[in-house]
Amino acid sequence: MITLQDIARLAGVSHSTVSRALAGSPLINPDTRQRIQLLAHEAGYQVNQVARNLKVRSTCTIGLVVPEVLNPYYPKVVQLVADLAREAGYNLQLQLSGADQKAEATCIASLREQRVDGILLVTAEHGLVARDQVEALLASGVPIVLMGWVEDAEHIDMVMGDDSKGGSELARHLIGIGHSRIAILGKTAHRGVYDRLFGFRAALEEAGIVLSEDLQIEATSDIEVKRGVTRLLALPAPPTAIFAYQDSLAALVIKHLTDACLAVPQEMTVVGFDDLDLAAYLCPHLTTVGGHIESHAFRFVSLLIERIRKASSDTGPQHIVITPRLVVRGSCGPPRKEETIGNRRYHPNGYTQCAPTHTD
Amino acid sequence: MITLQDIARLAGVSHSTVSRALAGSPLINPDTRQRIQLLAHEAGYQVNQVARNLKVRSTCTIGLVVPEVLNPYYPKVVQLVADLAREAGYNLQLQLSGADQKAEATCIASLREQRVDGILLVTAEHGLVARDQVEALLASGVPIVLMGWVEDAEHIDMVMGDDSKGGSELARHLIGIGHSRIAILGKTAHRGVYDRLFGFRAALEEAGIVLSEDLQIEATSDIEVKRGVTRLLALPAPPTAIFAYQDSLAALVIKHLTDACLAVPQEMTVVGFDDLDLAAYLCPHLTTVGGHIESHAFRFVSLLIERIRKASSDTGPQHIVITPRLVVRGSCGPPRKEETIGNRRYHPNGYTQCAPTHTD
DNA sequence: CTGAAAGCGCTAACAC
DNA sequence: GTGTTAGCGCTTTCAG
Repeated sequence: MITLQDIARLAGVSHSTVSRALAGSPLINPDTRQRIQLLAHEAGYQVNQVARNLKVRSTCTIGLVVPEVLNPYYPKVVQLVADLAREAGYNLQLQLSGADQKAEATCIASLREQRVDGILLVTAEHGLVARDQVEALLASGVPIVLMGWVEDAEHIDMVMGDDSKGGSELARHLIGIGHSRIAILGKTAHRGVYDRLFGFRAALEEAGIVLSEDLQIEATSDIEVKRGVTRLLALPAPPTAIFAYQDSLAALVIKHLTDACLAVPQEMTVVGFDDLDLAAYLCPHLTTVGGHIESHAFRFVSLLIERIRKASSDTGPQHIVITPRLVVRGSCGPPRKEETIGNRRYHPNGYTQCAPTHTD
Repeated sequence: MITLQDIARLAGVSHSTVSRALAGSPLINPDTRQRIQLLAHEAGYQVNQVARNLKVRSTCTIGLVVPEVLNPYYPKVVQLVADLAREAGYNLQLQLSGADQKAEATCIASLREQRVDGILLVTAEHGLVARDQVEALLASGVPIVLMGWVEDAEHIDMVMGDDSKGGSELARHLIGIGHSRIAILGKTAHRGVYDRLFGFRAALEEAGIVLSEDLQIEATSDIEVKRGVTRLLALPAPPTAIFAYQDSLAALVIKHLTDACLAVPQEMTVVGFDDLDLAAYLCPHLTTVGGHIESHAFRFVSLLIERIRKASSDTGPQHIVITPRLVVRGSCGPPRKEETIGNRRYHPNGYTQCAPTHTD
């Protein structure tokens, strides 16, 4: 690996001159600079960033921690963050903390050892798992910003959606088109999900609708969703609508409803939350709440970079709240009238038997 | 930021003793070690990896370059690679080269400056865009392995699927269930796509089926797919099956067919390629060719790490080929008999008008 | 404008 | 066992 010294020898100057030339320093003879740059290029010289980083005490890289990248929500933020970071001249160190978040602390510790300039943490859990690590980070002056609302973290920068508001809008929409027996499905532990559910319930209550135990399904995996849907359909009074806390779950709900030969939205309304690209692929297209991931990501990295640039002038912790909007698509309609679901035959794999038929 | 020196002072020993203690060196008094480790922990000491890296001339980091992370194929490889890398004790530097791949060279150069121990490159294009960079990398002894088949790169390690074989299996399956007017849709420039198409065509030819110009649609974006599907349906003799080169495109095809009130697979068979998780979500579930992404990723990082560990003993360039398998699901069926598509009314947003109806 | 020198924080001979 | 010393490759005063 060729070093500054090497090309200094080639050029017959000192290594500090080369350093200046390559850094485009103004206090250097333009001719020398030109000559050195050419020489360095020809020799295939590449700065050793690790040496440089050690000297300048900055790595120009930001660490991004996301739980995983299989749930389509996260890739979207990874992509946006990566693009923004690159644009701002930062490299990206990606850490996947794992679904159970046990590894969150390790991720942060590792990022810290690498001396990243700042950390973006998307936590999957409602609470901050690696609290100690984050506090230590803060104490040592490394900027960190959280994505999604986190409990007891008022002193930490974060950007989040007003999920509560989104949830209540969604509920009002369903109520508006006539639903009153509405099931909810998902798992509260997940990111921001607590709030959306809170808003949803609040709106129901406001309308005098009770959410019985029967209608609350806890599910995250494909198989759990399947069981949940089956159980809902088997109820004496099945719901006319299902609210899945996340689009990815809504997709599964629709899949299992279709497999069970139920038409969405004619026989069952399904709504989600997040407005993933996925929501527009589904058939029918999913009614959901748009999280404005773009805005989130933008504020997310802007805030971090701002913190990095002027680590001194602290304006106090920022809590940026982004208002989501309701996106009405084909997956919701008025409740069906007849109460026949409970009596119908259930075809686990019956989608081929009851796919759309056209007799025009 | 607290350094080795700091805790050396605290412990009243030299900094090298501290280094040894923390590294768990055998040639140190167990008591001292214990004492120092405790002290370091209490002081919240974290090694400065950038200093360490400079000294040991290795970063324990691998660079992963993927075009983007929105197409669900890539997140899957990112996740697998990240997990494997972590397991092997490597950090991950993620670089998104962008769809147009113009940035591929920049990504590699950046990774090289960072002195990553090795690079995993998933190229989106059929050819190697950043050829010069890769050659330079190779010349300077930094291991790199390519994912997906790349032209004129016999001297570079790579792992790829036998897409040609997958393509022909797919074609034979379609032929076997009676199709002969088959359309293809996608864009050849994309990763590995050339081969799958090659195999597909070869199998058609073998069966004496001609693929007319009409039936070949070039499309990547949603809108292009829509136009393509519309054009196919408007043909005097529309196809009875559509092969989309990638599952993500197949998803769009199904969406637009459904929007156009066509039942899959009753009125149109659709098949894809990749076997993304997505394929199982779609309704109907997509027949596709499984790329064994898991195996790919495993060999991908194993090979790289092997190269990193013993950079000397080169066994010559490795080309690992993984055989895909056909996954038959609900999206394909026998060709419909009547030739009515051309005459039917086309409802651009008509999915609600013709969603499944059940009159049992 | 350019060179000499110091040192970022760490590891690894080499002494003792 | 432990301390001393010499760098890893770079930036950046400080002199000239």
